[in-house]
Amino acid sequence: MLKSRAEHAVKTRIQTENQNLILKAALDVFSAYGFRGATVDQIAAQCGLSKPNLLYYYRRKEDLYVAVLEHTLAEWLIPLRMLDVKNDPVSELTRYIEAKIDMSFTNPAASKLFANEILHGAPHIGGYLKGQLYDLVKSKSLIIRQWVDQGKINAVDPHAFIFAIWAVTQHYADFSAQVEALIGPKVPLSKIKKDVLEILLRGLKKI
Amino acid sequence: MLKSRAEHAVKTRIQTENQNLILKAALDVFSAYGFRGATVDQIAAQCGLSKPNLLYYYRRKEDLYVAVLEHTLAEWLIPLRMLDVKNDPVSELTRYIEAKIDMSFTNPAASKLFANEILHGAPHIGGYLKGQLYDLVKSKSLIIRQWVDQGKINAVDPHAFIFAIWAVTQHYADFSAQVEALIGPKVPLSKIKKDVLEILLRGLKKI
DNA sequence: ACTGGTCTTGACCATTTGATCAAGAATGAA
DNA sequence: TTCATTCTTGATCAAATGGTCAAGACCAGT
Repeated sequence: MLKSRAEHAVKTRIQTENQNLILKAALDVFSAYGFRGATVDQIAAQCGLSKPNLLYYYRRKEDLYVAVLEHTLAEWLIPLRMLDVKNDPVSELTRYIEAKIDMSFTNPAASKLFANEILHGAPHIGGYLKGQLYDLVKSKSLIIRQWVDQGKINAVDPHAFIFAIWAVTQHYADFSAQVEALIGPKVPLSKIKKDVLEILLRGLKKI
Repeated sequence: MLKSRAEHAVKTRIQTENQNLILKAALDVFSAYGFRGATVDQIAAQCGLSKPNLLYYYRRKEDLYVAVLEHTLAEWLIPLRMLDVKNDPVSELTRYIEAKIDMSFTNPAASKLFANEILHGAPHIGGYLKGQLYDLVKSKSLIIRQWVDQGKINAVDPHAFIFAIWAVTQHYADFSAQVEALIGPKVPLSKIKKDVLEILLRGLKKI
């Protein structure tokens, strides 16, 4: 079964359709209940497939989980990758922070999925953290350091600042239950962007 | 069984001892694996009791979970409660932020327990969020607003700022796996405090 | 229409796990 | 010591759940 993929690396129409269905449903369910809390039945039901049928595409629950993680990881880092040392620091960081806030509101499930995974010690993406992500963050830290050295922004520890950006922006996705309990669900995105940008960037701008 | 508690509200020596054992073990296990991921066997093993014996003190897994949550909630908010409008804003906020960072490093399990609970929609403490916590945050927001109105700090949205403090400080506990993968485990607490304080407070200080 | 491969599923299995219970051991007040 | 209460546990249960399998349905190229 699925031989063709190994042999000619060809996906049938049905494979593509169903795998997309499954990945989407799995993201929802895994992000809402965590790896252990999610059940294969639940995911199968959510995308209208039978459990054995789902397990025909992903033989083990863990395979599906890893597939969802990897499928979501790439796009999650696009905005950080775009951070460019040649441009103006404040507008670059503004763009990055706004992009992160947008992502938290458009795809909170992705944020929650990672949050859950890392919260539990990143058992499935530990290698990715120490590899790909480490390199990316290292290079982007260098950019921030250069901006500081060039006197374009006030001194700041690059890693601490990146963590702060992640923490604050993803807070609105990961802890939406708390945020909504405290300020209600109808605070406009534009206001949140403005407030977060002020808090994170005002201290960096040169007088 | 446990009649005396209902009748004269008296705990025996053994009850106090074992309940403390259980709560401590349960905090560790629940925070590491989440409610669903933790097993009663695991908690029982961790505190050296048999499973039926543990269930003698907390009849259902969920009872134990709620007990752990409530037991940890109170102390978690003490530093915020102490925020006092009569003192200097910067030193008050410095004290609060430092206290939160200290807590994240002394008791990361507590932070992770809440993070996990809220991440999954706060099914067990939703009422607490909309009640106790809502009132507390409302009153403390007012304090920050007063400081702004009195011209003691630059303008900031109080709720957004409180969220930022929570997000950044708890990030070091909740996402320690990621933090350690990116900056290593041996960054001194004092440096982290200094960096976080700069990022969060520099923008608030009047020139 | 034929046919080889792909897709689907009902039935089923083994394990995990939350919870129960009866019976016995330990405790501590009188 | 006595004895009612409290504490402990081995054995066991029922439900949930990840995963298997054989048999059949469906699909697409010829």
